[in-house]
Amino acid sequence: MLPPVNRYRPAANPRGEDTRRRILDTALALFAANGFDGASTRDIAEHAGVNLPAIQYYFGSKEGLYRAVIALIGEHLAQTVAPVIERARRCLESDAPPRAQVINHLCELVDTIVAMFLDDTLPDRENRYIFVSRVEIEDTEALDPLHDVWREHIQFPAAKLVGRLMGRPPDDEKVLLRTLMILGQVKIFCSRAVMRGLGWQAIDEARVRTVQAMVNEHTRAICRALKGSA
Amino acid sequence: MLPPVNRYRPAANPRGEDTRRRILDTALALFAANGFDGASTRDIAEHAGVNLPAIQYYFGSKEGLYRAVIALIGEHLAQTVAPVIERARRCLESDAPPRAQVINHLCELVDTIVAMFLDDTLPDRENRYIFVSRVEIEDTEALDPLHDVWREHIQFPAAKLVGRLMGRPPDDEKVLLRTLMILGQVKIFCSRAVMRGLGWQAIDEARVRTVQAMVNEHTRAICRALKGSA
DNA sequence: GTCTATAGTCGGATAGAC
DNA sequence: GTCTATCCGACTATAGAC
Repeated sequence: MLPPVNRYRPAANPRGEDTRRRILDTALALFAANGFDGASTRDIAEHAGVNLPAIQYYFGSKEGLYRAVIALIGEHLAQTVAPVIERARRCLESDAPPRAQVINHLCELVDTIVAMFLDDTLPDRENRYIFVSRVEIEDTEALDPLHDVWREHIQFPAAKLVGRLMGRPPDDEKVLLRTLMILGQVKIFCSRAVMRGLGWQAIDEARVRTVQAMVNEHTRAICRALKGSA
Repeated sequence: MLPPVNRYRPAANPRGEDTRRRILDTALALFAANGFDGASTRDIAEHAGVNLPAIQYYFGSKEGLYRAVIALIGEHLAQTVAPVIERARRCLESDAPPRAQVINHLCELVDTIVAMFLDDTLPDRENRYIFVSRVEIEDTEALDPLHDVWREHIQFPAAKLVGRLMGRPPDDEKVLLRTLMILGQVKIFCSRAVMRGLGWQAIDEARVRTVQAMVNEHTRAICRALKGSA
């Protein structure tokens, strides 16, 4: 078993910190492109311009490096949605918030995820979010932290909003299902295949807005239907 | 480069056919569980109760075996939706089909996909559909046939229905986007992670119906909203 | 058609000099 | 901290007996 990522951190001096960073960035790209097995430490070292043993030195092992990459992505994801879920939380705390406001918060959350997945100006955007898809497939325990972030910082806050609209607790099965389906519409945008299917090479601001508008429309349509059926 | 899968087929006699089948079934399970790199030919041979060189003998190479597995899944997928898309096609051919009928066909298609992904009585259900998720991630050319089946037999027929509802051609960007989002709600059910998130170990008929009812509700809600906005 | 034995390759990790 | 050289295990694929 490995030590937790952050404990394995030789080199506090500037020189080592730079090497460490270069390895991490390269690993993100290569793990994203080829998966854990597909990316060899030799490749990573070569592309990063460091020597092979540097990986062992800085991250203990290949798996340690992988875990470090995952932790990085998880942090970024949590940070991005933090202000949105904080606003949603405060809204739900006030008693009897108007229905329209709850729906607005759900739309805002969904919008933020779309922006996060599609904003091409963010460095490493595509590489980063490929891992969100990978969680579904590779059942390594190393990916659990990312799964946890998704559940706690996105799925659960969304379920609280949907639950309120349905008049049920957030862990109710039907609430959970509906939440997953709404998020499913959005999750497709962290996949390469979908972009290829659309013929989108690059994504400009106009396209992000188009997607956001459409996701909003769907989400509102679903929420409207919720009123009757519960 | 390898010969196409179906050309590599020694043994028409009963004994060989059985061996071939056992390898194929085992490979499906192990590739599904561990991916292409993660499943070794040694493992497959051992679990199938055959010798290592049998894989080369029947499928030419490990990749040949992988392609054979993919072809099998693609055929099953196409067969499952065939009657539904045939009915939808005939509906669209008649001039001016009622709006409600077009929506019904879209719902039927979506229902069928849900049933296909969730029906636990089908042998190898879970193993089979894991690959549908894998297409998004692994960008091996070997997975292309499965991607093609999805696009031609599911995505495109769905887009034709959505396009009719929006009064636009099926290859219009907005039509395509909307179709992808509607299918996104459903596609989440071919992932292990989602089932784990719901705490569903087994899936009985009641659960399939619950999901179908909800997907239907969402799809109809979205289609209803389509009328105004186009 | 089925099998044993083995060739040939590659990848992760380490030893130890500087 | 960085590097060269090397070990060792695992893998795919093949040769050739039966």
